[in-house]
Amino acid sequence: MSRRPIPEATVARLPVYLRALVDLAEAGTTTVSSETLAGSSGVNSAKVRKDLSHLGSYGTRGKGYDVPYLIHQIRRELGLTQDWPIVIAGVGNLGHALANYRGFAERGFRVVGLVDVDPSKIGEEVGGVRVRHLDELPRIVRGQASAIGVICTPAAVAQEVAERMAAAGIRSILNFAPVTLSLPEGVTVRKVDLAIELQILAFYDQRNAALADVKRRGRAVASLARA
Amino acid sequence: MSRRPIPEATVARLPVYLRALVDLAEAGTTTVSSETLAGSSGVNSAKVRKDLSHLGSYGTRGKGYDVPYLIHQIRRELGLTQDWPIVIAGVGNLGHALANYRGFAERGFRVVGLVDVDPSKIGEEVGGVRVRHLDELPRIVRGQASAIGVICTPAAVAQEVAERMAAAGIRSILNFAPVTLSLPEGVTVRKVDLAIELQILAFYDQRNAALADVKRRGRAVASLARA
DNA sequence: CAGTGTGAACCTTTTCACAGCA
DNA sequence: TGCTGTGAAAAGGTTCACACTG
Repeated sequence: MSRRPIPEATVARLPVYLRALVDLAEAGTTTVSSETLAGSSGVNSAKVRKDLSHLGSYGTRGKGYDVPYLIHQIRRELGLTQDWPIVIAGVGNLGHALANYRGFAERGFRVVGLVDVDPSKIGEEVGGVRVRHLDELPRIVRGQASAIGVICTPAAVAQEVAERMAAAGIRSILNFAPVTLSLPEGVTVRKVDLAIELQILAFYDQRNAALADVKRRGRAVASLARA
Repeated sequence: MSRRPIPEATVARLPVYLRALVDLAEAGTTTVSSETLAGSSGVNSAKVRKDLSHLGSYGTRGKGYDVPYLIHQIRRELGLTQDWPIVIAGVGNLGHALANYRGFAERGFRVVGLVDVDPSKIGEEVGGVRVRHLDELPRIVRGQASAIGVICTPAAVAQEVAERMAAAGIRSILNFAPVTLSLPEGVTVRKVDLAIELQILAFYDQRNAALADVKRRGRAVASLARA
């Protein structure tokens, strides 16, 4: 066991282990080895052991890890022992989808606010929450003690919305708009850009196709040589 | 300039630079320094220069980079010189949102297929594309030479859908379902788990709150000491 | 004896700092 | 003079391999 801080790379994987562990627990498994957990998390076992060692020595040599106990420890470390209220700005296609996403509720997040500026959307109810005007953000954040904001607005207004979130007391933002936000330090931003994910895939797809091509040619040359 | 392979970390950032460069170009900027590009990409300038050096020496000392030329080079490197056809499986909230997402078209991706198994969805038109049955996947992939698949199904069926995609000839998959997929090598998978992104944010939010708390106490002690 | 926990080796990525060019 | 391109140093992350234990 080593005392904090937990490496960033580990923090990013703990939720993956947690997801796998919850699935195992639901299937009735009570004990799991690093090898098995690695398999269902898409990493290797050394990484699992090193990652978990940052939380403490929660495994049993010769046996593995106790599933419910490990779930509890990871939840505690991630701060998921109670629900986090979140606010979503921008109720377009994506905001709509997220507001309706059942996975959030199941995994520790509750949508407590939905804001937009389009008068035709305000008042509408999405996923059990009424859409309110962006101007009401401070009131919503204060009332619900919401710390996390999600931006699903068009790129052009994302920076302004982010600033208003920060001013309203939001300390952490998940940004789906395709722009880089700049915010005063003290506000943490993570970004998810769906087109960028596809672009990265496209790069490797293209490269693998080129590699496969070289191999094919290699084989062709080899069989010519044999002939 | 160094000859290939381009580091993974760099590949993941090139699309971010590209996005910033396109914005700059639209604003009429023709030349940009690593410092400025770094600012609008949320990284530091040394990283920008090192990253771009992997593509070749496309900058001018004392001046910076030519925006349109750099856009062209990055697009070429990423394989974005023509559109990529993509297929989306699962037309629920998220699949719906993605099928309608205009950002894909603007950034090199065209949704050519939409599949589901729910009879009430099949035949429906979403974002200009008719939803077809999952069984038609091989035909769609072949007909459109689609290489990239996007999974927006419930977690429970994602593995099966992924296997059918692979069998149909899809070589790259973007997975939004909250499970780890295991696929034969030769198929590349990237995952986006929306709840995990929030969990990571929650961790840092919690930690920063604890830190701020320590600071506050520190100040309180200091002011007591002064008194 | 199966499987954890962990130093040590290795590899990747970031940052520094500056020579060299337009 | 201003800014790129890049070696070299530092930091961070992964993998190895094995002592140790339940």
